[in-house]
Amino acid sequence: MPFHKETFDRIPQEKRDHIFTIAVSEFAQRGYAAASINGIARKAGISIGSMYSYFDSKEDLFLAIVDKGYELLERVFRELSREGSFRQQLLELLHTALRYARQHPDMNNLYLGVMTEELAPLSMRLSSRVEKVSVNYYHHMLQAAVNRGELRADLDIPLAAYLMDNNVLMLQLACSSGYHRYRLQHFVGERAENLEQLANSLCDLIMRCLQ
Amino acid sequence: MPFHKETFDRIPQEKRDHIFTIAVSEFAQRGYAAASINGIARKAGISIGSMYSYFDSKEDLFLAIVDKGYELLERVFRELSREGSFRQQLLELLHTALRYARQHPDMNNLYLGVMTEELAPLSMRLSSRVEKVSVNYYHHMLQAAVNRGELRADLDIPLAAYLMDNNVLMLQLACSSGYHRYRLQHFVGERAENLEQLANSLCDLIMRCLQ
Amino acid sequence: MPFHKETFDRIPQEKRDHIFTIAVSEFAQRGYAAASINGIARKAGISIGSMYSYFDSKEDLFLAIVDKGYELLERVFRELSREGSFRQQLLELLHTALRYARQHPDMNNLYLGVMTEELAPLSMRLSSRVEKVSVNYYHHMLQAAVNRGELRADLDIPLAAYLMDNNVLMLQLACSSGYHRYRLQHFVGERAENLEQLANSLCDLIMRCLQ
Amino acid sequence: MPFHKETFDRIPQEKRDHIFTIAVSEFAQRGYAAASINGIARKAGISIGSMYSYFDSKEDLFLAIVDKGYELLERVFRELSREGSFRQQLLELLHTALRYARQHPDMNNLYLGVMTEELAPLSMRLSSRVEKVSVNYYHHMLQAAVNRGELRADLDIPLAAYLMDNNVLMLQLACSSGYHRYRLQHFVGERAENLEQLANSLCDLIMRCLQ
DNA sequence: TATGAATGAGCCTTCATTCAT
DNA sequence: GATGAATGAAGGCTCATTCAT
Repeated sequence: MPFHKETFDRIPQEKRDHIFTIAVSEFAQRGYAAASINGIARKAGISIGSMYSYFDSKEDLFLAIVDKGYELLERVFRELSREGSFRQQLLELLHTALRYARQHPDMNNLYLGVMTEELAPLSMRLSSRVEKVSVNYYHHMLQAAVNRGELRADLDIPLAAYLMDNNVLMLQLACSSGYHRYRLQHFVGERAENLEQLANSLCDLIMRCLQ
Repeated sequence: MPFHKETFDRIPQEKRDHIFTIAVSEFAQRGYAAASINGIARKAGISIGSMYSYFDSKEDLFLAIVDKGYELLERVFRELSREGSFRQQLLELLHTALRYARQHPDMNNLYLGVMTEELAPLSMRLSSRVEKVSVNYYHHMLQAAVNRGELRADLDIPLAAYLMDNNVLMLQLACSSGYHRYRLQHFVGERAENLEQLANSLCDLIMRCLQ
Repeated sequence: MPFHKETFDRIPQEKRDHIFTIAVSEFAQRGYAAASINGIARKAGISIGSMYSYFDSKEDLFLAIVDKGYELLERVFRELSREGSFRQQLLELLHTALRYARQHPDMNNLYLGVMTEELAPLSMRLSSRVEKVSVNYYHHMLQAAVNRGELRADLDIPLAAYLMDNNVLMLQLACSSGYHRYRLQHFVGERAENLEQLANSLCDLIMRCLQ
Repeated sequence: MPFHKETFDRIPQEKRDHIFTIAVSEFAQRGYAAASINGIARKAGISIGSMYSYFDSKEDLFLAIVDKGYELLERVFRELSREGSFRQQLLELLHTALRYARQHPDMNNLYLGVMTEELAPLSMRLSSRVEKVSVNYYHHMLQAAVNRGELRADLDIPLAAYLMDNNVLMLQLACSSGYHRYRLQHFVGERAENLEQLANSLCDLIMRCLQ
């Protein structure tokens, strides 16, 4: 079930983290195909042989780190507050997304690769943990707000969730990805330099759809 | 200025299109790094040498097809109606995006690769033609609607344009990309099977932000 | 017998010379293997097809230009004065060699390639015209000087000729070849900057062996 | 500083020598451009991958073997006797050169390539170790002989060294290189078959310049 | 368990040569 | 005769993976 071998569980946490950090950076910056296991091993200061004693293949190493990223993302979602007004929750979500992207830019960019058709065969080996968690989060958050009368009763909740996530995702990517930052600039000019402020405005705009 | 060599201009249109089709398909499905010029040449039924007499390098071939895709997208944008109510225009935009994605699924998926950090160095060689055209299109469309009183006067036009494009883009990608279709399904379930209908609902939702 | 095809005889002298000049330059600077016929054709402003209508192969083109160089060298030898003292003749030889090397540096460097084992199979297709002419020249010059009593009677003429040619050749190469210039500098320092003066000194030194 | 990778240091001396021998032979016989790493690896009985784990590139492999040749040549120079009459020393030099050329004909021919303009860019990465050693050797040998009164006091030592080396070099090359043997034959006929004897005569001739 | 040398398929690219127009 | 598109063998080099130590 896990993508790493048992040997990997037996090495110090610190070493595990180091390997992951290097691997995330390589995969995120070079892409799956162009990243090299040998290069990751070298940069991580371990031998190729060890690498293959931790992971069966390049594919597994990749899936292991994506999975680890999913775990992290899940935790982030779970730690989001379930209280306060809907607007407050949405604001928290947006700012948390930005904070996550700033703290883990490589991990964030890794998803750009996962979204690619190239990695579709790999993605199929991943559980849809994050999607389930996030969709759930959105649905509950919206439903609760409707119930509280904060949002209109006839709101198309699934679609609203989708719209919200689309915009959160794009803002988050603008933090770490050259292309998405560039795209955002084309739309909002120098306002792209202050993503937190932009998040506030985006919150206002999104709220309108929902009320 | 163009990414192909003059020789490429001199071969029959049909052959050019054939090569492009094959190349788009390979790059879209395998990604830039994993796609191989030799494979493209073989599948296109031409020799490697010919390939290199049309394009200086793998990089140029890639840029040539992305550029061609941009050209197509630009034309699509330019052919969009500038008349009718804002809602009608937004609906047309969404349905046109879906039609484009259905007609050119590989080309559409190619952009997933372009958005990647891996290809940032390549993207820099591309002009931002599409971004400029699309941003312009959105801004004018929104401003005109505000002027006509269809949208509220205090609308944050740049951000609204960004939000609109985000959602159009994601819907469009759900058409062609395995991952994005899958993601959409998580949000809206079986409604993902009728994207046209979903586009209508999305239009309604988006309209609300703006009015 | 000639290394070019009849077609080559039928084009204007000027064009022939142009092709030769470009080819000599390419072969001299890149070496036989690394020089490319396509590149030569392009730089010469003629089509590859024409190139192959003038010469059967890369090998023949190379041999044709080397042969042309031999012809030139032969003419140079034949134009050398047969009169004056031996010292005068040797001086003239040295200075003529320098003049030739300065006027045709690429052609001069071409011989560095011909001397190589790599081109031994090609060299075998060349007549030993130059060797014959030059050896003859040296022998006669020396014999005549011995007969005139300018050089000692027991001189080992063949070996003296060899010694003379060795040194003329090396000085000549120091004119055009980076390596040989550099080697000369190691021996004589900044005197390498005035090869004509050096030739005079070399003449004095050589004379001593012979008298 | 060295042109090989550390991995190369760790394999058995025997294997290292074998690889060098094959590589020297290929480069000497085909020339730098035409020699192929794949071919060398195949003939040496090792994989291409191994070759590239020993040397970073074709260029480095070439430089490594040339450098090794320089090292050998340096040792040869250093082992030459500093005693005996000048004539004896010159004789020893000539015969040592012949012995070296007979023992390492491919290595000897390698220098024909190094002298070429084609390899000028590569040569620049080589130190001028040999040149320095040999020039030093000649200068000291000559100066000492002048001091001892064996050679005339007004001898142009640098130029004399150059003249000596020119002739030693050409004789040495006549041992291993087809072209230079052939050239020598043109000058001295069948005497070219006994290079040792010719060396003796050449010694006599050279001595004359210097006394 | 850790190491890293070894392997070889496969990639991008070049270029001598051919041949239809 | 001139052109230049087409060909494909071959070369330099990379890298996922294996395995002996």
